[in-house]
Amino acid sequence: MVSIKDIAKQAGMSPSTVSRVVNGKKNVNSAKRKEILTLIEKNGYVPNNAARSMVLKRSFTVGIILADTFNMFQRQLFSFIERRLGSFGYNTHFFFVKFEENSEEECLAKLKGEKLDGVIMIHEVQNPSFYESVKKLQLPLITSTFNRAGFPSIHVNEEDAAYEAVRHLVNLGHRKLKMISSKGLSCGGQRAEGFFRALEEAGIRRTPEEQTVFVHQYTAEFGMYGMKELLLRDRDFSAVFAATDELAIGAMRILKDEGLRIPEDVSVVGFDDIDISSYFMPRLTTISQPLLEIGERTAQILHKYISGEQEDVMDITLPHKLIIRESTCAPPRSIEDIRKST
Amino acid sequence: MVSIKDIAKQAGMSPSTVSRVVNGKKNVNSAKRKEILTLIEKNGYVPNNAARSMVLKRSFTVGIILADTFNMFQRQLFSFIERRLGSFGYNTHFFFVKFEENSEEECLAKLKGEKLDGVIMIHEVQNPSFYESVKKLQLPLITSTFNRAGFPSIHVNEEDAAYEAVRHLVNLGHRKLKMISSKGLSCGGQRAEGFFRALEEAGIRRTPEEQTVFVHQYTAEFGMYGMKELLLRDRDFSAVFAATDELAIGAMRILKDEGLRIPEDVSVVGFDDIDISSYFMPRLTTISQPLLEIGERTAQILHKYISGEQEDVMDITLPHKLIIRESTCAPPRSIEDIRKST
DNA sequence: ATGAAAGCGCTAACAT
DNA sequence: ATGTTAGCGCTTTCAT
Repeated sequence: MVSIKDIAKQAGMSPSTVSRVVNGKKNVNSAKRKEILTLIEKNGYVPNNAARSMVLKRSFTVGIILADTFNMFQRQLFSFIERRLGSFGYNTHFFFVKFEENSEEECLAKLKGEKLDGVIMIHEVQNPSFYESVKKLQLPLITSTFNRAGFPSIHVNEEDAAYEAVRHLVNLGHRKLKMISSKGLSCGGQRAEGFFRALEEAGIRRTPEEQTVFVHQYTAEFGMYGMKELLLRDRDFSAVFAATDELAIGAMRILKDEGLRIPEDVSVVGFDDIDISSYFMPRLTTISQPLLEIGERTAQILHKYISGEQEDVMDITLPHKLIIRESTCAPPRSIEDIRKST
Repeated sequence: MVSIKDIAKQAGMSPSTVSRVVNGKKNVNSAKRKEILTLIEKNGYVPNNAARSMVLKRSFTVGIILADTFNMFQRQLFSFIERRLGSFGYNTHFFFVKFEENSEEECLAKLKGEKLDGVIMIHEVQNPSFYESVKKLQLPLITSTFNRAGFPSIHVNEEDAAYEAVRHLVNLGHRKLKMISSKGLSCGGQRAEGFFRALEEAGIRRTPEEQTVFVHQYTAEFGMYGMKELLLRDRDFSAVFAATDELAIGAMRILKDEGLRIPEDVSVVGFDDIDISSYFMPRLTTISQPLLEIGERTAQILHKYISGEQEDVMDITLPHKLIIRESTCAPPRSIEDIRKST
């Protein structure tokens, strides 16, 4: 591998001069600069990152932590983040935390091993000591699409958004609602809160044991499990709020298999507005998050922290939007309703 | 940040000894080893990767190159690869190549900047000089789910698989078939070949201008475009072969919007068997690739190359499988058919 | 079994 | 404007 010394030797100059050229410093004779540039081109020289990051004590690399089961929403998000980060000159290094016991700690160890400039968390880690450790690392850290007290973060108001989704159902006339959400992750909890708030506001009694089912992952597969469980309890509901679109997709599959029509028999609303949701049959009513903006801001603000332009913890809430499509409509009229209206 | 020197100082020993302990060398007094281990634990010491990779001239990191538009199939694949690589002790560093002009070159530069142990390509790069450059790097490189002459690779037989998918359609009685595929990427081409081979075998004339549409990306969105284009030409077809499931999903959306039923009016078959395909309505008939095995083998074989156990180029073809679900059936009977049968 | 010293490729402070 | 030097954190001879 060709090094800075090789280039210097070929040019008959010192490594410092080459270094100056590589790093675009001003004080270099322009003829020499040109010569060095040609040599670099000719030899295909690229500075060794490891060496550079050793002396600089930074790597121009930011780490992104996310679950290795990341969903399509997160997949889109991190693409946006990565792109923007690239425009600021950062490399991006992904750390996938697995479901296994010690994976979070391993991840932390890896983080430490690299001289990262900053960290973005898209995955919400379970172990609180993780956050403590990161704090000790003195590493700029920002959470995206969820928030954790004490850390900068970019996100929508999860509870309000869920509330709005469920209120849409209530406004349509639904009184018997169910929810599929997830335990453990804070956004699951916040979305559940929104669900209950909408119920309460509508004067519907809160009976979590009947109304909700909690699953372990935000995947279509778990959406299936959730819906099966719900159906096992009873069929006495006309609408379902799923905490993510993936969950909704799995739930709809089961509904369909059980011969229930969507939305005529059961309305379904999701959360996230992943790509596939507008292709699905029926197209899914859902909450859309401003993904691009979340991504951009996340990258931007981390950059500010890294370059020292931003000191205090900033927490940014971006607006969500309810997207009404085909998976929701007024509930089927019950026998009582029909009786009343005649 | 605590370094090996700090640990050495605290232990009252030399950095060499600490290094030996960290790297699990035998020749260390076991009392001292224990003491050092405690110190390491207490201080949360993690070796600096950059420093280590400088002296070792390797990084225990492998790079994975993929398009930043990677689809769900690839997403699953790289998770498997990453996992397996981890079990061999490698870190994984992702390089997303974007659609922009010079992105492939930038990617190459980044590759060079890291001291990677090896490279896995999931994305097929357009520029042939890319492969030349990588060859010059002397870096073990393996391609996964596509293949390129001269490089080791793990993949299914794309052409055979596509042939089988289309033959399924033909066996069902379809004579008027269309295809949505992609130009540029070799698997698009190979899948197209399989399509034509099945047609020819069935004695159906090959008229590419009518029968095929080529799009730029393997996404549902482009599947929509492709189907719109097809429909614009004529409605005289009873089956569509889409080169990926995403394409199929987009295509089905348009079909549905045009009032065509799947599969009663038009049969659709995809390729890849991504998760969502079995949730979709109708469930998609498709070709499944042995994703897990592809991932495992890719990681395993790269590991062999890196550790010098494998020298010559090995090319492994794994078996695919046709999964028949709900999106295909016999074609609607044409007027002539009905006439004949009476 | 252990320590001292050299060196990996680079940058920056300090000469000149 | 340019070269010399030291040193980033680590591993690995080479002594002892």
